[in-house]
Amino acid sequence: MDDKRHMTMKDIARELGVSVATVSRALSDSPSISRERRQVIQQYAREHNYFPNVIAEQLRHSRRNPSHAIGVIVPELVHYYFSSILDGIEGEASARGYQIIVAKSNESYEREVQICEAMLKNKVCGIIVSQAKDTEHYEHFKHLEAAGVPLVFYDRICPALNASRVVVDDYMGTLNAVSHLITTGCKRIAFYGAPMSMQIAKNRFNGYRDALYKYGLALDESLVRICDNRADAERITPAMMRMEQRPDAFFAVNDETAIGILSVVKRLGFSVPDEVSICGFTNGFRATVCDPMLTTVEQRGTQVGKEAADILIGLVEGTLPADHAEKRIVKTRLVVRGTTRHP
Amino acid sequence: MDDKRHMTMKDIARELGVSVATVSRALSDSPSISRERRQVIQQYAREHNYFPNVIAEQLRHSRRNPSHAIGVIVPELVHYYFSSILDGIEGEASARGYQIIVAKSNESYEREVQICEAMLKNKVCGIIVSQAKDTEHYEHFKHLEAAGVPLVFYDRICPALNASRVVVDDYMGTLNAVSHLITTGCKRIAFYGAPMSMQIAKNRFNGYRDALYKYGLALDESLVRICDNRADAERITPAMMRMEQRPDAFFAVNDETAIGILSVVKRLGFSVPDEVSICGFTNGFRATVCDPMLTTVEQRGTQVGKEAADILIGLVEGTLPADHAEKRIVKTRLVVRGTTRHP
DNA sequence: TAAATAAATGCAATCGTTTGCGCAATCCAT
DNA sequence: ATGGATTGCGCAAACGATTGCATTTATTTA
Repeated sequence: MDDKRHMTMKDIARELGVSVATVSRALSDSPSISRERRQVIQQYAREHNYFPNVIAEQLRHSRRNPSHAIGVIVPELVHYYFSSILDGIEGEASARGYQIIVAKSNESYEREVQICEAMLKNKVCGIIVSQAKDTEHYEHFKHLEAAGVPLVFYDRICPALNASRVVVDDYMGTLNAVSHLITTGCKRIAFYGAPMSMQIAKNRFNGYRDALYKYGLALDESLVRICDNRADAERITPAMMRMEQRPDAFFAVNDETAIGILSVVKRLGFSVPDEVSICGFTNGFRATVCDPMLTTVEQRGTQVGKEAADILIGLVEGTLPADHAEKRIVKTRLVVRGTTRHP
Repeated sequence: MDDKRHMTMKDIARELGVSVATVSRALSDSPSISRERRQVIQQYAREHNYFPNVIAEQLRHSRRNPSHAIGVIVPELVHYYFSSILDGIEGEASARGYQIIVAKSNESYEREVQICEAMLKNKVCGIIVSQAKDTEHYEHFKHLEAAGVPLVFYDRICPALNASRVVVDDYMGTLNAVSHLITTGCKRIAFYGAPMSMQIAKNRFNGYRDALYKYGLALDESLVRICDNRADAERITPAMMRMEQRPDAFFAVNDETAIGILSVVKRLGFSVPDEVSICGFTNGFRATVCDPMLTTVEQRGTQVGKEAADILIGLVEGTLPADHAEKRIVKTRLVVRGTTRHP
C-alpha cells in the first residue's frame, strides 16, 4: 500500500495468509476464531495502526444501522444563544460518539429546505433544528420523518408537527422576572416583546400578564410594545419615557433590546436602577458589559443543546420509542445584577 | 422497497427492465445510452425522487476522490471571534457544496488528538484548525498530512509545521491603533498583552513598540503587562492608575480585557476618554454595549473563516498545489468609538 | 453476401466490511 | 472403527454505485 492509502483488512489478510473474513472476525473478537490467531491479527492491526473504513462500514450497515452524524441547523451562528446551544449539542454528541454537521439557515425557508435535503443525502442519523423565521410549509420536515430521520426542535418550534422539542420555560422565567420588578417596588412595567406570531413571544407575554395579575397590577396596553432589537428599542423608548405616566421599569424579550433601553434611559438622564429598572432575557455576553450590569433571565442555551442531543440520540438508539414526541422544558434562572433594585 | 428505505438504482433497473449499469449511465447522461432510454430513466428517477447514496458513491471513489466534508476544530464555541470564523467557513463551504463537521477542543491537547483521529476515520477531505493552548506535540497533525488530509490553520498557528494558514494582521492592526492613541494626544500608553509564547502576542507587542518608536515615544516597561482577560484586568488596573505617572491610555489584546479596564477606570472616577483612552481588539458584541462604546480593532473573523475555507477547498480540489503552504493575512480595521478621543 | 463498423446494453469486478453457510479437521463417545 | 459434535476457517454474497470490457444487434461498406 502506498502512503496515501490507508491499510485495509485485505492488506492484513494478505500479509498474514488468512482470509479477509477471518480478519474481520478476529478484530471483532469473535470466539469462532482461535484465541492465538485472534491475538496475532489484533496485534498486527494494532502495530500497523489499522482502523476500519467508516464509509465501508456504513454502507454495509446502511440497511439496519444509522450513521453517527447529527445534523444541526441554526438560524444564525454569530449569536450568543445559538452558540451556547451548539456548545451543548457538541458536548453531548462528542461524549456519546457522534459528530455534528452544522449548517446555517440564515432565517431563510429556501435555505432550510436545501439543508434538509443535503443532510438527508449525507445520511445524518437525525436533525436538531430551530425553524427559520419565514418557514410556513413543513413538507421538508415531513419528508425527513417519512425517511426515518428523527427531528428535534429547539427555540423555534414547528407548530404543525408533533415532534420532539426542547424549549426554555419562557412563561415562568418572565413571571419570575416581572415579579422581581414588582417586589422591588416597580409599578408601571413596560413590556417589549417579539411579534406574537412566535410562540415564545406569547409565552413571555403571558408570564408578564400573570405576574401583574398576581400582584393586583392592571395591564396597561400602552406599556406593551413589539420590539426585539436594539435599534427599535432606541427609537421607541424616548417616547415611552416622555409619557405622562412614564414606566418605572422595562422587561425586554432579550438582552440586546434591554441594552438599547438602558442606553436611552441613561442618556435621558434617568438613574438606573433608582428611577428606572430594566430586566432582559438571555444572560449573554452583553449582560456583564453594560453599566450597570444587566439583571436578566438566564436562558441556559447549553442545557437546551444538551437535552436536544440527548433526545435525538435516544431516538436514534432506540432508548426512546421512535414514534414518541419527547418534550422537555429547561428551567430558567433569574440573575439579579445592577439594573434592578435589591429587595 | 419499504417506506423506511430509500430507492436505489437497483429498484429503478428492476422496474424498467434494464441493468443497473444502464441506469447509472443514463443518470449521468452518458451518450452511450440511447436518447429515449436515457429520458425514460431520468424521468422515472425524477418522479420517484431518486437520489444517489452518497455513502456508496464515496466508497466507490475513495481511491481517487475526497469527500465533501470539512472538519473544523475550534478551541471554544461560545466566543465571538470563533463564532465569526465558523460563520465564515460555513458560508464559503456551503456555497461550494461542502459540509462542515464541527468539534470543540476545549483548549485540550488530548481532545485535539482524539478529534483529529475521529475526523480522519470519518474521512473528512481536510481540516481547518486553531491549535489548543496546551498543544506542544504535533504528531497528530503530521499524521493527517501524511494521510493526505490537508490542514489549514487559523488564529493559533502550529509553528513546527509549514502548513497553510490565515492570520489577521496583528502587527499593523496594533500599530494603527496605538498610532491613533498617540495622535489623539496620549503619551503614556499601557499595553495589556497575552503571554509571549503565543505568536499573536508577539506581533501585537511589536506593533505597539513600533508605533511608540515611530512617534518618538519611549517604551516604558512598567506600562507593559501580561493580561488577557477581564478578571485580571480588574485586578491589576487599580495599581496602574495609582502609579506616580499614571497611563493616559490603554491598549488591550482583546475587548474583554478592555472592558475590564474601562470598568475599573470609571469606578476610580476618571473620565473616558477625556482623562483616559482605551482601545481593544476584536470588535465583538461587547464593543457596542459598554458605555462609552469601545474603540477597537476589528478582527474580521468571518473573513478569516472564508479565506481558510477557500484555501482548504483549493487544496482539496487541486486548484492549489497540494504541497504548497498558502499563507494569507487578513487586514484589520480600526473602529473608532467613544473610548478614544477624536483627532 | 460477407465482413467490418458503429451503437446500445449487459456482465462482472471494484471500493472495504460483514456475515450466513458450508467444508474440513479434530474430538469424544459408543 | 464409526458416527455425531465441535472447532476453526474460507467462500461468496451482500451494501449501492461506477466502469472497463464483452456482447448483442443494427448499420454500413466492399
